Amino acid sequence: MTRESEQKFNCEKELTLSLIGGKWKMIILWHLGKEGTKRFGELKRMLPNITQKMLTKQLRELEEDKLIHREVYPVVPPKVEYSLTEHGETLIPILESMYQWGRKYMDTVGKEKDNVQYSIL
Amino acid sequence: MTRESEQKFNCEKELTLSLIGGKWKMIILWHLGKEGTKRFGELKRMLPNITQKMLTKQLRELEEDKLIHREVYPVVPPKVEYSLTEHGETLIPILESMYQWGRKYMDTVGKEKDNVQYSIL
DNA sequence: CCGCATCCGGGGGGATACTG
DNA sequence: CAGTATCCCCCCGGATGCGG
Repeated sequence: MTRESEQKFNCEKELTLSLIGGKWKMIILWHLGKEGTKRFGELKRMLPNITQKMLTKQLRELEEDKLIHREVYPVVPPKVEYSLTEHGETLIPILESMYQWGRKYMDTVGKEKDNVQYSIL
Repeated sequence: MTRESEQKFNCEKELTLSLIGGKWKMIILWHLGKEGTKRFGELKRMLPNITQKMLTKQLRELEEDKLIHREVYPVVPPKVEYSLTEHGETLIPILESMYQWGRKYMDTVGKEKDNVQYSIL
């Protein structure tokens, strides 16, 4: 996997970006941060447009990067719960900042630019 | 251009991410934030591994998104200066947070993971 | 000095179907 | 319920060569 090893960054913030840069990673972290532990199916229902494959992939990468914890219960039917690690928790304030900044940006710059429509689903 | 219009986001933080997510955008903003106005050639020298094409592309996108200002002087040889806009300035604290977080992450998690080598150039 | 044009590859991400 | 397994597309980003 190219995510492993061999990573070259110009700066530590690029390392940070690489961990949250996946298409669905920020929202996943966000939900786990705001609402606590969630099962796989719950997350899937919260992210209506995600495929199972992508959800699995993003979760596995977040787990590998120690940002979330994966708890498997050996029962039938399967039950798997996801929650933030302490490292994941420390990321929430940054996501919060990005959220606030994005809102502000939409209000101001968004209206200055022509033919640009930002849609929040 | 697909960056134009038709953008769909699940959340405002994804909008933010889309603006700084380019491979070189954060370092460019960082340098302009810390050291003020820079010429094209100066930026290129600061980012040793970037190609002219990429530098131009990233700068144009940042300009289009109103994060940086591009000032062209009609002289020979050409002279072009780049600087942060007010919107760009407001992004610096977030980059600072990401920098600090990345440092911390390397110190702690980095050592827990096997076969992972983060290189800061 | 600053930029554009062209060609090209690699991987992130999507759709769909199948399984313990 | 919570995943694999395939197939495929798009576009970011790199290399190289011209041009005003």
